Amino acid sequence: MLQGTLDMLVLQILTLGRMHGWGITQRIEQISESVLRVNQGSLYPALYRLEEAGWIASEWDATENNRQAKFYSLTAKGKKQLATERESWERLAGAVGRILDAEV
Amino acid sequence: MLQGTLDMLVLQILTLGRMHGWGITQRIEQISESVLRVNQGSLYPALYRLEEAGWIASEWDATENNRQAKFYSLTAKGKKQLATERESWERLAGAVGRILDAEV
DNA sequence: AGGCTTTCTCTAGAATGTCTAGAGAAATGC
DNA sequence: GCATTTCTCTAGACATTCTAGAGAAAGCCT
Repeated sequence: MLQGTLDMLVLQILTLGRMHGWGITQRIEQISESVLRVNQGSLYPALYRLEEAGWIASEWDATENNRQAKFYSLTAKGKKQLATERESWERLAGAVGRILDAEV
Repeated sequence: MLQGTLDMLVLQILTLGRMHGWGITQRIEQISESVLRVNQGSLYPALYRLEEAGWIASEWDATENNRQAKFYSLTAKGKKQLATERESWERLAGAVGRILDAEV
């Protein structure tokens, strides 16, 4: 995992709709074609952090499999934060790309 | 800074030629158009780490400004490592990009 | 009924890498 | 003689991720 990107990825995934933690990891793994795998010891602290910051909100509900799970959704603040983090990612990833393209 | 990319950036910069630590930070800042700034408290531990791993080698020499500095250069092992890290970066950055493009 | 697998949440502690905030030293210019 | 520039280096704090677990409830199988 690229350190520092997990928060952004979670926020982005939640633009696809309300989702519980386990579902978020599934989605990230699926869309990234198994390149990105979030282990639970990283996910839950991240979710806690994001909720603490007011970027996501949670509520317990039943899943399709009839189990209780905490469903997360993006808040308005979270959307703004996502925009900020996307911009920052573009800037940084772009700069890294320029370095990698650097030639003598 | 994107955590985990510093080693790769340093290795890549050294493909441009032998350089001392301070010069490396200058180059990174210059090529990235000031987007990437390496502070010294990150750089020197990184250089130590890279030399420890055998990816770079160092020797003291005089600079253009007539000062003593430690000049670093890429080793053969370092070139291989750089190739590995570049691949990994492409994979990861690509996957992050796919997530960011994900739509409902 | 009992046991197994799947789905789901959660936590403590270690490991890693970066940042903050310094110190220090030598060369040059004023 | 003093300030600035160039350059190296370190200790300790900090944030995030990883390792390595525990736990619980639903559904399936025998």
